[in-house]
Amino acid sequence: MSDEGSSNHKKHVWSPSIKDIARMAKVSHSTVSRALQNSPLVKHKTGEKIRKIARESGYRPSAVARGLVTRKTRTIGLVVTTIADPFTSEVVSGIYQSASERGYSVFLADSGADPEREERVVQSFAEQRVDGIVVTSSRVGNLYLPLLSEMRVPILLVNDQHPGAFVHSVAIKNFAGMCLAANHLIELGHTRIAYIGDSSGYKTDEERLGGYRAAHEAAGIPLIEELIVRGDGKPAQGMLAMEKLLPAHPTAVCCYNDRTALGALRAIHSHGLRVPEDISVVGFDDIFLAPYTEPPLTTVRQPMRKMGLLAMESLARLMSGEESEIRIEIEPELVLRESTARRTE
Amino acid sequence: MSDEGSSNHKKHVWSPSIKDIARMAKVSHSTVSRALQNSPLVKHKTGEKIRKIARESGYRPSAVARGLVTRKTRTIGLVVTTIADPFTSEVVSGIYQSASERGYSVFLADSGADPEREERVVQSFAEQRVDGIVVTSSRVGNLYLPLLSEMRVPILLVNDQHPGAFVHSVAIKNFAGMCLAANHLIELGHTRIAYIGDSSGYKTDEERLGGYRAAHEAAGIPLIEELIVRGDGKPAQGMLAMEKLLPAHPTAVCCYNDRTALGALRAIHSHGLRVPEDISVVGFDDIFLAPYTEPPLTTVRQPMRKMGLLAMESLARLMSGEESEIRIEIEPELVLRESTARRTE
DNA sequence: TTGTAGGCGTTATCAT
DNA sequence: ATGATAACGCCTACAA
Repeated sequence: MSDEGSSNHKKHVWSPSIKDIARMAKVSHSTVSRALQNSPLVKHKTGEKIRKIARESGYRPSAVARGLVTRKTRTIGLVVTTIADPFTSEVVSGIYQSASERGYSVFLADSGADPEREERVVQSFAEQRVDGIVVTSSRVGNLYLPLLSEMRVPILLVNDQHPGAFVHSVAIKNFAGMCLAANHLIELGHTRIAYIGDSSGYKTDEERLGGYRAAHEAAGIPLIEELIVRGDGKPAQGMLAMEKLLPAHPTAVCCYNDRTALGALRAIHSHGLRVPEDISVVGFDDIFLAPYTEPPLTTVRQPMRKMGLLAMESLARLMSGEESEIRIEIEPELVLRESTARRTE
Repeated sequence: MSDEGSSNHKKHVWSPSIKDIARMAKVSHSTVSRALQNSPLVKHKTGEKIRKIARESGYRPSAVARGLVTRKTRTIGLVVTTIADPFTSEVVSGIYQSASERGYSVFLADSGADPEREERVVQSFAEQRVDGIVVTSSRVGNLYLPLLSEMRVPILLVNDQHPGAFVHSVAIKNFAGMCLAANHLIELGHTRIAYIGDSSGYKTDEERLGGYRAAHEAAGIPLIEELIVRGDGKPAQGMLAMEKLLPAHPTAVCCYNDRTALGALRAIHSHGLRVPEDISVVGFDDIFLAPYTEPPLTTVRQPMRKMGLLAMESLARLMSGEESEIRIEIEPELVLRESTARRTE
């Protein structure tokens, strides 16, 4: 067969290289390279011809070869504690969209909140030579952040859970957000307001609890310690927590997030109580299901998608050499629906 | 400064290469390469010494350089129509876990069901030289699958929505699943059972509707066309669809998925009707919130995580050269909760 | 057991 | 406007 002469003899997976195209177009590979980048240095006609051949031969530039020489992979690493969480996936969606618009590919890594897996994630990102990293809801910040920083690429944290925040970040104002929630309840006349936190939420939980406390203090309402409990941010624990709370007769409850609220709602209903008539419930996040709970959930909204967009935009700035520290704080917003009401009895 | 001699003079982001280590260890770079791969060809002591130096100098092998020479990137591309969907993100979680265990990195791409973006996704995966691709819930299969196949890497489809399925796949048995749901309702004495489909679900919707129809036929229950409507798989449309359905007085409803059911529940409740006393509801998927709806949702379970695991396992087989066609069909399972009841009136 | 040499597919810097 | 030539960091014969 005379189909030969290619510089690439591999049996199956074959894609033409710049050199193959050069041969077909009877020019040097440098000219091909230039033509493919639409360099003004190549004669228009030659350029057209080369691009035509490239197109017809199904040429695809190799990002890996390019990355090797340019030392920029146009790739980012994205670490999440778990992708199977509506909050996270919404943020990821925003990040991806922005990354894609800027020509970045994104490596996804789901740490499952497991330190050992997180270790591997870092390894792999380092080896892939990503240009930047976004970490959402990191719980173990200081565990691997030193490793990350050793890579010398910009790192941006979204809603970091670790105290002593690390360089660049985009984060919701947790304190203000929970203040909003608690104040709303207080204005409705509630004085026995419970709080269901997230024991794995570290700083985030602390800040939200802080907002809850501050709202009470500002209103001169005494804190009742037995009304402060913790779950793990998931519905099952939210339900359990609410069940433990019931004997203490709260008339309202602030939840760490909507998923916790979901569990709380279930517990309340299964005990034959009504929301909001017997107990008011407020969540945090405003994930997609919030308007569809029974009753629709009043909650503190985080603009998740926008936070993702912002995160990627900031990371892009950092990757293009910007030196200044980025620390964006997002304003939360209380979304009133039907799970809260004036205290009756 | 005499800190020089490195083969890498770049100002900022620097990480030692195999050659730098070779110099420090006073051996050739090939020996270093071998030592780092724990080749038995290198003397134990030399190997130890080299690895120690590598460790201490913070050496990280470059996946991009390695990929260039080996022509294997140990990378897969993962295309989803939208990551912000509990079904998808659960599948993705499974895929990631399995990929990570096998030493693969994963590129995530969210097409947003937009053909133009999907086009870009393919481009980028091709350029990144991924070793394999997983596509979940593709709606526009034939639009870009030819492009994909041109890349000559294995492609695996999870729950493909496109008729005329494409090579390798892992998919739930939609027909059987919806049969399960409809039969359950029929056994409970219902005869006016509605179906809320997904107009963007193509084959999937067709198959599920087929199951619904078959169950009716098998039971000799006439189909009532006005009870068959469509949403788009999201709660808002599910709610609208249910509202349209109400005047036709169904006593039960099969939903395309749980998110649709969520909307349906809302519509039913907001019209002062009760579930399951007035209307029984069954969903599909069994996403995390299904046990926490009001009342807890009876639904057809897809083992999402397992499907992801299976998908990646299959892809791995294909990537390691297996030729046989993979076509895995997953058995659905009806999960009984509290949203269905015997027909009363 | 180790070293030498070549090449993977690009970009980039020289010449011409 | 184009062509040589040399990296980029790694792997892998082939030699020694």
